[in-house]
Order: sequence, then structure tokens, then C-alpha cells
Amino acid sequence: MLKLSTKGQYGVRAMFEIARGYPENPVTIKEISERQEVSVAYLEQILNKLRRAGLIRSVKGPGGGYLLARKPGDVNIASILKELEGPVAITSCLDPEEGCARVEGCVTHLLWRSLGAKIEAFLETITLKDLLEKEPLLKNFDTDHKRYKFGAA
Amino acid sequence: MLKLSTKGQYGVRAMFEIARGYPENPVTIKEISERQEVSVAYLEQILNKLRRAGLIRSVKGPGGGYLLARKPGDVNIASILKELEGPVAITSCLDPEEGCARVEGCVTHLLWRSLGAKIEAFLETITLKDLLEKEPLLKNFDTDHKRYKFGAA
DNA sequence: TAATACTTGACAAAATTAGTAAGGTATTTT
DNA sequence: AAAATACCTTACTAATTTTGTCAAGTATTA
Repeated sequence: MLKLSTKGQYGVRAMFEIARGYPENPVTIKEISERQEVSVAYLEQILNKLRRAGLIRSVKGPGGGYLLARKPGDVNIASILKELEGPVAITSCLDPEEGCARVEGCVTHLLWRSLGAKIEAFLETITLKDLLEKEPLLKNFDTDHKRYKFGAA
Repeated sequence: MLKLSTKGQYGVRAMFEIARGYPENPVTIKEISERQEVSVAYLEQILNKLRRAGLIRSVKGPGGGYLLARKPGDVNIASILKELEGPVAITSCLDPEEGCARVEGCVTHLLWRSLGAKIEAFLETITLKDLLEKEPLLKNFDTDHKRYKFGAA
């Protein structure tokens, strides 16, 4: 349940590769394709969205490629995923575009909204810098379970 | 992104209705169908899974229906969703059934795993009892954003 | 024994995902 | 200038998943 599409996954991995070239080494689609094992054609689609969103910029011609528009520490995972997959919307009635017909009568509405907010908050705290500094991540993983309260602080 | 299927949503709402009958008032599929606006046929499919998982039990014949197998406070949302949608698996490589071919080389693997663990932990803290006591949920919502650190406590 | 209610498995329309394909535009090196 | 490199854009489609419906049971009790 709660799967992420490949577009989102590939997008984050592509951004990671581009971040490795920061600040001035353009990374080509071909390089990303080879390192992350994703087809060039599919990556073009993905990077196009990210570029239009202002997360990356591109340099054309020989020697060109993609560059991070901001510092790795200023690009969080939530912002990448939002461009590729839209807002976190556990249920469609939470999607800003659709709206909920039964907010009042729906006991679970708040639950999903709360979950979505938590996911988003978490993804906003992780940046490309965190991914680049891989080692720290490997430490104390799985140490912070069962610490949340629904609705409470 | 990260949508929940209707099966999961309806499942939780159906469980809520059954919980309202706790401890000894069987709730019929028809009642659930009317109150939650979900077809009887679809609910049958859903409740069947939940019954086989031991979350609810059924009473046949006139006057029958479904009963919660445990106290509302002992049935958490994660357990309901897991039966209907499988484990939280942000990426398919995290699905226990599939496995990941590139764990070592995959910088994002840990990220998704960490996110999944957080989602699961959160859903485990919410029970049907919380949904029954709707009022408390409406208080201090949206007050607990941006408090998480990736990997750290 | 009739009515009520759960049980099961097969099937299918609709929506979404996960890409491929083809052709175009811009830039730079030679 | 022209060839090479690399990005840019749109259209399309096969596969998968989702979201159900349908039909024909079985079990229990008034």
C-alpha cells in the first residue's frame, strides 16, 4: 500500500545524480540513464517537469547537461515528488483539485489528512544533501519507531 | 501521490461501523452499505478478507451480521490496511515478496524504508477507539508539523 | 422451510502507470 | 558553416492495477 510510482522514484534518483555534479559540473541524461538504469526517453520526460518547476536548469550543446538550480541542502524530497506526482493525497477527497463531498460525515477524513501532513513534513526535512552524505543515514536507522500520537503533539 | 485504494478506505470505514456495534450488536453488510455508501457486493469482498484475518467475526442467519473480534482500542488502522492492501511498500523493492536488486547501490533505499516505517508506526498508534471518540480528534489538529528528522531520533 | 445473511470465485470496464517513438530545437566545437 | 552533442516536446500504447459487478452458492434461525 501507499506505493510511489516509478516516476517519483526515478526522479529522486536522477536528482541525486545531478546533485553529484553540483555546483558546476553538468550531468547528461545519458550519464544518469547509465548510472541509475533508467531509459533516456523516460528520463527526458521526468527531467523536463523538474526543469519547468525550477529545480534544475539545463545547458545545451556539447559539454552540456543538467545542473542543480539550488544548493543540495535546499532541495527537499517533497518538492521533487510533488512536481512528478502531485500533492500528497492519501484519499482523492483530499486532493485540492477534487474536494470532499462528505467532510462532516466522514470520520476518517481527519485521519488521512493527518497522515498526509506527517508524510509531507517528513519528506520536507530530507534534502539531496542528506542523500549525498550517505553514511550518516546508515547510522541509527530503525531507532525511532512508535513515537507518534494522532492529533496530539 | 501515495494514494490509498478505495478498498483500504472503505475497509476502515466499514470497520468503524462494525465497531459502533461493539460488543454485541451485529452490524449487517446492508447497514454498512447504506451508512457508508458502498455497494454490498464490494463490501462482501472486503469484509471477507478482514474476517479471514481475524479482525472481525460473522453471525449468520436473521439478526446476524458482523462483530468486532477485539476491543476497538485493540484494532489499529495499520492492521486493517495491511490485510486489504498488503504491507506498506513505498517502492516495490521494499515489498517482502519482491526484494531489491540494488540495495547497496541504491541511495534512496533507506529513505523509502524510513518513510515506510514512519507511516506504519503512525497508523499503528491509531485505533478504532480513536475514530469512535471523534471529538478529541478534531482538537489540536495540524499543530504537529515539521518535527521529524531522517535517521535521527 | 422460508427468510435472512454471509461466502466465494469469476469476470470486466475503467483508470493509471510505465514506458516507447519520432521528430524538433538549441548550442558549441571544429 | 556544418556536424556533433544534448536537450525538448508531443503523441501514443501496452501492461497493470483498480474498482467494482454478477451469479451462484452455504449456513443459520424464526
